[in-house]
Amino acid sequence: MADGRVPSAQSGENLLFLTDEQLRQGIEAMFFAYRGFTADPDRILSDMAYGRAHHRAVHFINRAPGTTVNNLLNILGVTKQSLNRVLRTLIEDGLVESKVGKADKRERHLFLTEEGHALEQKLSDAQRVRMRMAYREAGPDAVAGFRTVLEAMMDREMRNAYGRLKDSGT
Amino acid sequence: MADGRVPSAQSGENLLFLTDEQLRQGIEAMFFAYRGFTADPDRILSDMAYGRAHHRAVHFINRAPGTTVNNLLNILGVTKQSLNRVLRTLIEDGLVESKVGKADKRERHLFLTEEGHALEQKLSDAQRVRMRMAYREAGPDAVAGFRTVLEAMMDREMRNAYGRLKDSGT
DNA sequence: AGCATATGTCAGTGTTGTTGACATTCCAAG
DNA sequence: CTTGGAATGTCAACAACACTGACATATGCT
Repeated sequence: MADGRVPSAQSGENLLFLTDEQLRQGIEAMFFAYRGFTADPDRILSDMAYGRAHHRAVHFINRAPGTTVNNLLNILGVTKQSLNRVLRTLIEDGLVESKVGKADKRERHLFLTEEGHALEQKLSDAQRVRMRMAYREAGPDAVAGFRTVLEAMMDREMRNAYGRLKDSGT
Repeated sequence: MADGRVPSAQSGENLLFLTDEQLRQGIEAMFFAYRGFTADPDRILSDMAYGRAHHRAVHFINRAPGTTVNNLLNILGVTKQSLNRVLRTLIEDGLVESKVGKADKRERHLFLTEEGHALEQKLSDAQRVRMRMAYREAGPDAVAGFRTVLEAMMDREMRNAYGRLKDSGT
């Protein structure tokens, strides 16, 4: 257990003998890959006064236009105060529009402005370029496996949120 | 381009027609999965006075005992000031030991103490549990694909660093 | 001796997370 | 209808952790 080696780890057909070492490699792969994954948008954002949090907000508002603050909160998994700071600057800068709800006036429905869409496009273009290259390099089967493992790695609530978004986009 | 739909996306054999929508789903999967990936250690760390940065340092020192500060700097991709803050607290708290290099006395070689190992074990255990479940749920083929895509997503330097670590562990 | 390298430190700043307090709005029980 | 609780969103203050820039120290190399 200390070393992570398993005496005789034959690669069974459906049984998975997973050594600590194999899992550790997966952990490190996640770490390094996520760094690459965020590197391109981060570069773009650092030139502006924005950060990764702004990116996330813009992404999901674009993805689900008219979503409420509370909704966004649940998806992003941060406190409303944290999100609010980000949202405020985005609204002040004219990238996001906040409309008071018609049915429930407590709610604010969020939309991207023209300018907001432009930023979203710019950021996600950068991210998609890398994603596309990785997908092409790895091939379709690998991509399917990639997605399967990622889904299995999510918390349950997030798996649900992800599923809803996925379906809405089709 | 605006909508991300591709006119006739037949699934060719080796050609990959990737719609923006497919890529976007991959992006979101990465986001949600990474949150799950870090959730368990984060919970443990927040009870102590440590954060994710400490986890990373402890992980890689455990992985490559005797590594130098500079080495760690390159792997973690942060500034020395940032790393130093973390390292200082870890050394003060007796989790990490810093030994002056024998060949080159400018270098400091980093090791985990008994106590440091204990924390590393605790953190990576939590992370491996989730990883193991995800791997089991997804199956061996999916895991292989997962790793392939992640590697393709890394920056080149990181791919090299990852490769070296991977080999050293076998 | 003189320059480069490796490390550590101090000071300042920015993003992003947190908690606490509070205003507004809705809804349902009395 | 009023009142109190729940839901929603905002403001303020603080902590973690990244960054830059400047500088000190010790060492290695030519």
